[in-house]
Amino acid sequence: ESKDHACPSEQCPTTSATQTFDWMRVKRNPPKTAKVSEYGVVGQANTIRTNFTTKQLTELEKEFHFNKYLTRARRVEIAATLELNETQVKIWFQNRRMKQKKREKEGLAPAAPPRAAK
Amino acid sequence: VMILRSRFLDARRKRRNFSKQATEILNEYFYSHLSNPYPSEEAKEELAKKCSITVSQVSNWFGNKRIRYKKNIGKFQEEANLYAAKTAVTAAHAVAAAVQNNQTNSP
DNA sequence: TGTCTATGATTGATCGGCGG
DNA sequence: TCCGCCGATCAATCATAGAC
Repeated sequence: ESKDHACPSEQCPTTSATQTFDWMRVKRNPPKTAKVSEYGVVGQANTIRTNFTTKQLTELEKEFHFNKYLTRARRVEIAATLELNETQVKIWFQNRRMKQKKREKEGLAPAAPPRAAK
Repeated sequence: VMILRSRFLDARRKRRNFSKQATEILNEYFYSHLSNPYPSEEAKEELAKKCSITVSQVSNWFGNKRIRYKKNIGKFQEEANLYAAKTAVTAAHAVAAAVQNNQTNSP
């Protein structure tokens, strides 16, 4: 549970607990969504978040209702159809499943405390 | 722009700010665990109950808080000191203090 | 009433761990 | 050793509530 760490030496009476802990330095690597156009590498330093179109999202959503999980073949097919990477399709399904799970949990608990007695 | 914000009817539209006391509770936890502001699932559930919000909302709050805090530490300096003073001691500090006492006062 | 800022929610993508 | 999934998180952005 509580596994605190990194506490070099604290002796700042004036500036209290305002140090720079490790979590504040965490930096995620930029997306490697290298878009590979027909011709070789159009190495676009895609360091930006892809914005799926409504059409793509609609198709993905439709597919999700059909199957919560994708087969390799289906993934390739969908990626080609929607012009996305297989990875993007894979990740989309993963996130979609998590979203589904979250919704199911949210819509069945915060309702009302059954046996709360008094 | 014409890219009709398709989900222009996201659920995020009608947003509700948390109650003053809920924010108070969340901030107290955040600043008293500034060295590692990552509440466990159990801790989140407890916070959610105390704040009368969902666990997901607690997660969102901490996620936003951590990102925004490290993005501009200076902007939160005042708030940090406020809660640091308001909060007695963290478990970590308590342990550290205990260790310190043990070393100075041989039992 | 019209900005500008604070803040809750959403989401494509990353990180670390696990199992096959 | 590689791959997919899970759970948690990051980070950027959306849209609104609140401050002024």
